[in-house]
Amino acid sequence: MDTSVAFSPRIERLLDQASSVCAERGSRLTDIRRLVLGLVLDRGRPSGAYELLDRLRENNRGAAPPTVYRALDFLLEQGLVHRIERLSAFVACTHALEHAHGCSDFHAAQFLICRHCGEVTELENRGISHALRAAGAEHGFHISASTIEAEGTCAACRAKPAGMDGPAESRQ
Amino acid sequence: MDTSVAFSPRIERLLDQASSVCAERGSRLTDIRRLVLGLVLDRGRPSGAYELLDRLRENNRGAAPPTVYRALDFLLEQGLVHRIERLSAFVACTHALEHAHGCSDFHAAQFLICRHCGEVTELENRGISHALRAAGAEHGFHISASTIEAEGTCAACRAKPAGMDGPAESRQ
DNA sequence: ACCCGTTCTGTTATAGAGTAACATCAAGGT
DNA sequence: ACCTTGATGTTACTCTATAACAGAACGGGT
Repeated sequence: MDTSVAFSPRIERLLDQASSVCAERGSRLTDIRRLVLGLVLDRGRPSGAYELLDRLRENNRGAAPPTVYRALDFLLEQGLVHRIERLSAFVACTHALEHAHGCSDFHAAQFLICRHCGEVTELENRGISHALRAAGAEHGFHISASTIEAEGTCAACRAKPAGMDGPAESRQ
Repeated sequence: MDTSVAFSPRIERLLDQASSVCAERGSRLTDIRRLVLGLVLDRGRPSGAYELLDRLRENNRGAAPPTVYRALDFLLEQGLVHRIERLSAFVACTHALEHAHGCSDFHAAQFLICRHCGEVTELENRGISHALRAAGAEHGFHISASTIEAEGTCAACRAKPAGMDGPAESRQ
């Protein structure tokens, strides 16, 4: 496998941080995992697994679906990426590397998905998570993971309504 | 197509109600759509599209993937079923037929998915929906649809922790 | 250095989810 | 009769995801 892939300095820095975070936890950010995380960060938008696979193959000819899915599973466990259910796609966690501690604890995020430009914004609103947790508890339900996603129009796309000029994969 | 399929009296009653609701709205609950809704109700748990297709074929030999997906799309539009994103599966809406009006307006529901027995409980907590809407608005984001799902352990399965006796498709 | 268990990766094959595109059919309206 | 609209039939595909097993690489203990 070609290990010499270079992302932008900013991303390389994030990858180094991610690597440290993993090491502290006793897990390893191997070359493949690092590369996949780099690709997700580099894209900056939701990435489909097979889209990542295609780009992965540029550096790792033998890559197959399990290669990507294993890497993604690891990154999800480490809280370094999130899966957007409504898109069957993956985004880098905005908060995992800001907070030194990572996202290993109960990290309940919310996602705002813009239909027009495809951008995804990650929120960390404790109120929403707690409200859901409380609503579950009322029914005797114990929540261990949750998915909270909203689809609509972001501020930028509302400002230029007919523009259709943003990079939109999923325009309808 | 064999139209003589009979579900339980309770389900047939629900189907008749659904049929009326559709008629009032100027849409039609055709035989196929009625059958698919019946199968979803009959199952009582999240149903995969191809699982529905298999059962659909027992009565409708020519059924193909588009047959089911078209029926499901219609039922989703009418608010008669919901899609559970975390499971890529469909459940009947608990509230659509209770309230005579159906779910055509902004119907923001939350789902509690039990990992052990596979049961899905539908909530209608306005507080959670509003909190999400408000959080979006703070970022200038206008929400038009949302997904709120929680995975964990239901009250019944917490009572019998080691039992493993419930019908669990997705036991891990 | 060696062995050994664990973890990671390679590889093949397949299951499951969803849609595109076009043909056909049925029901109502004029 | 004709035409429009909505619903279904049919074929073929793309995308998403996992099972199962083989092999390689790593890390710890002796």
